[in-house]
Amino acid sequence: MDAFYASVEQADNSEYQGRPVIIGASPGHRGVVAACSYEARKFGVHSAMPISHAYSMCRDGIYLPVRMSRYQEVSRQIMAAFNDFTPDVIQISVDEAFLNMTGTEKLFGTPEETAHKIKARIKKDTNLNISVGIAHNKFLAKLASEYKKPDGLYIVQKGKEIEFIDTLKLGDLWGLGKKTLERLEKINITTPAKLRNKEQSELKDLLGSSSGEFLYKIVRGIDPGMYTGEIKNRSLSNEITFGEDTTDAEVLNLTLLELSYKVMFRVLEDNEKGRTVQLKLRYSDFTTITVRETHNSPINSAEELFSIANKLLNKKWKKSEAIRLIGLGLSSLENINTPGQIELFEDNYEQSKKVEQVALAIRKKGSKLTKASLLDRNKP
DNA sequence: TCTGGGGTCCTAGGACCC
DNA sequence: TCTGGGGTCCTAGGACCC
Repeated sequence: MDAFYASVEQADNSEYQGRPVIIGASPGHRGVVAACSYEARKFGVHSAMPISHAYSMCRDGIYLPVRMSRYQEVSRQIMAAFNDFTPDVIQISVDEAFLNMTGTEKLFGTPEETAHKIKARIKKDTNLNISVGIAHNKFLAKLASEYKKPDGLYIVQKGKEIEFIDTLKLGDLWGLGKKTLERLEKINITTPAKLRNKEQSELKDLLGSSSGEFLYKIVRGIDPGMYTGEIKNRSLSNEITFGEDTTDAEVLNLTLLELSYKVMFRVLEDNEKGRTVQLKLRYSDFTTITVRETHNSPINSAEELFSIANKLLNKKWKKSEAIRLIGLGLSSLENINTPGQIELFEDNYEQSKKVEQVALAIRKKGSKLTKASLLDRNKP
């Protein structure tokens, strides 16, 4: 999808059409741009930019919060449409998917004709533009989809892979980020062609075995194995950046309690369980640390998660250090029905677990049931 | 311009085991 | 007394992506 969040807002609100729309934090607050319309890009605004910077360049922009549930709704609509073209759809984010169109020529025509049909269908269903990339592997298709944005269509013909890659900048290659770019530049590798001159062993020595092999392959148009394995949840987390840095232990504790419930409820809703708890702290100077603790048996109540998180906080946090961000996550996730190690000791959280299950069931029916200590004290 | 939130995968070292 | 070879799991941090 092109400028997905911004395009959805423009499709939903006709008065936003043709205007610079910027989705993310609101100006004056901490945060960044999550997405912006092409009109906003003309001002120099782009995603991941601090919102304050965006505001300084684009005062008359329309600044909107992220409405993730709405974007997910539209996303489901789009994915459903894709499924009418092929059963082999791999969704890789809220606004991207790979469609394996092998063997559909008799149904839909040439690849180009098929692409036009898919674009027209999404336009009809959602009034949104999509960009399509066609190639013989996923990696090249992904690059091709970026090539002619917005409302793009590009086909990498068989035999023309290297030629195509050489029209790109090194940084356009998916998986090649800022740090790697810097390291490559130091040894005078500034283009895909120069990168192709390096032996695989040289790249492995420079960047590690995995990254070396990855770069060696992609610059030759060989798929590095994108999304070949099964896609499943490996971790789940929530985090929050405070409006102002804090040293207030009570604020940190209450936030951690809130995060514990958020994370635990999400895990339970996904029918999963996790054994590894991770606490994340970001200090005023932006240094970020994490602490993890893996248990033998899964954490299965928010109260238990909170008590572990609290212990980790006390272990790492020096009271004088102001905290900018606090985050909590669960990993080593697996299906809740996966048989685990038999509990040797009685679970201390049996009681709170039952209460939480009831609370979760009630919340699923639309209630805002929450812990008293998490109530907003400024509201009646 | 002061830097969100949610993820995945990889690396290097350590503890521990046979 | 100096010390092999193979393995698993865990931790902390880092690069990257949307």
